Amino acid sequence: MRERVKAVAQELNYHPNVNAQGLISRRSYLIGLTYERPSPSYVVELQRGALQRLAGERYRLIVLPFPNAAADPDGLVSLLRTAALDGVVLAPPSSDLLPVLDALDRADIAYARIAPHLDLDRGACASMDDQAAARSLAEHLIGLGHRQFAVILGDPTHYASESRLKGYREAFASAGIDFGQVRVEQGDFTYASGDGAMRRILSGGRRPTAVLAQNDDMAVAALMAARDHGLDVPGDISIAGFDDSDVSRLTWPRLTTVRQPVFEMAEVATGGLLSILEREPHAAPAVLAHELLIRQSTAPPRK
Amino acid sequence: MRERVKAVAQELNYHPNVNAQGLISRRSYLIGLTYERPSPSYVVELQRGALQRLAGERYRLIVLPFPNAAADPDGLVSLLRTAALDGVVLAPPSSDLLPVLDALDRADIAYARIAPHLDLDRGACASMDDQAAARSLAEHLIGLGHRQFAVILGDPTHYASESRLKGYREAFASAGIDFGQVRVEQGDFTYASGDGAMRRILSGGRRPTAVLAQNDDMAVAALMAARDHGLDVPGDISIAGFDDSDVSRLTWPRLTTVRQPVFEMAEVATGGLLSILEREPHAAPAVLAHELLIRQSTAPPRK
DNA sequence: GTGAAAGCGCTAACAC
DNA sequence: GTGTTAGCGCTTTCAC
Repeated sequence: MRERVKAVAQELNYHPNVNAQGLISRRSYLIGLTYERPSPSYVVELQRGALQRLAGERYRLIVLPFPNAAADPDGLVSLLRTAALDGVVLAPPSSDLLPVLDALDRADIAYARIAPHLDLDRGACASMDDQAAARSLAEHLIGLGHRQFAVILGDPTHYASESRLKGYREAFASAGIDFGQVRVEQGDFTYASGDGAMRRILSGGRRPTAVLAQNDDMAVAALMAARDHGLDVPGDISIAGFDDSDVSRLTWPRLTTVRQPVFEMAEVATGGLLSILEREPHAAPAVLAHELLIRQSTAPPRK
Repeated sequence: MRERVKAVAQELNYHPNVNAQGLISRRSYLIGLTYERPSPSYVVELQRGALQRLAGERYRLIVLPFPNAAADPDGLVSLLRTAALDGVVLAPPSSDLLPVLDALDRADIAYARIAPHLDLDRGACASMDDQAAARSLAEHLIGLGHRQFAVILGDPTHYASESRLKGYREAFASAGIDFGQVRVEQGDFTYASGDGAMRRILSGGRRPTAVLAQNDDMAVAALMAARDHGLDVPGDISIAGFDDSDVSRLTWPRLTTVRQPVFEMAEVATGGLLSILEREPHAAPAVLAHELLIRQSTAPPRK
């Protein structure tokens, strides 16, 4: 009997009405993904990871870019609420916005957090060790013989910026390099900000032999700015990035960087979210492996 | 009275249940976006355009990457059906898959098509003139004095590959260049395929002075392969791409290319889809403007 | 095993 | 204006 009904349903091209199902189950089977990162490859990796985990599940993915969540947490929350989501995957920096998490708790929307730094017991978490990754990058440059450094910082609303800076400082301290001598310029993870920061670095004061940019977009900007300034990379100046974004492989020289496990973090975080939604016990915060990628943009300083 | 109810609703943080609303209106207020393009910047532009148009509307965007729609149109359709969409925006090459359009018609799912080449009266359409854009690129190189060409083709399941090739051929014909002498290599729009194609071009036969790659990813690959081969770009060989993707601005030299109005096409197509859904009369197929971007990867051939 | 009925949260149509 | 009611398509429960 079941079989016959199914057969006829198939024939009539019947599909159950999701709204009616949702009305009873009090579920929308909709999962959101919020991000504000400008970098396309980061965004796409995030989506790929989430979709990978969602493949074969009933849940569908809604993309919710939101420009400046730190400045307008309420705006984000109301976006999330009106979207009628069962759960949401929060990418940095929203993953560390406590007002957002509070509102989500109140609205009974489950959440997973990518690369959070605060309150790791809230929601499903997947992250990497930014500090250790940054340290290994700085140690690599120190190992090559560099002593004059410049640092281009990322968006200060991302805790990752702080963690990465800590990592650099640890490496500097171990090598006896005075952080007071390190040229530090503020950026915000965009290409334009990296370009501006590098131009400031090159326009005044003693020129560093190595630049640590907190992401690849800014590192590539620094690379282009150095070249426009007539410098050879890595001959005159070494430049390292962070992310292993697509562009880091497409520049010349190819960028030394750290591979962030963005895809994996998104996949694991989404899996954790599903566990919460299905009321299964979910795992402790996952820390996923990064990878130091030494390519051609870093070399020993010229004597 | 209305005011008082609204005030209390606000206070109680009331949000209407989307499922219940959808049950009556027979709408899910969900719009899908399908694509299979590997290039992150293309995908993100597509999403940005669609989201831009959807901002302030009730509709939400579901992303539906589907790897090989040409080989499995039924798979795509069943994905679309189970997602309970009101409508879908089809990016190439799905926008030209007639079996998919037929199935969508049958399932009563509205659709908009980005850069279609077939049956332009079906669905809402937004496109650009690939052929004219390709022709202007080839004319630019011919104008610089090039006569020995190589072409790296894109994915043959995309009609755009064909249109762009037609544009090149028109320019060649006008300049009296025998197409039989043009080296043509097959690619599929990926970086890896561009790399392979360029290595084949450089490994045998007479070396061309200019290479026309059908997208930027392949052009960048060609650039890198040329450099690995010890060639100076544009001194020894000129290379042009297609797309104005992010990477085209980040390479050295920066790529000569054509800006595809991807964002605008997505925005306009999504607008057309909304018109169909709201049963408003919708506009004729829109052809949006492209732009020739002459940068540093093309120069006159060496004497 | 099969069938009938209630109700999920909302909207639209109607009566007052 | 204000209140009542039917019903959207499904699942779950309970009766047979």
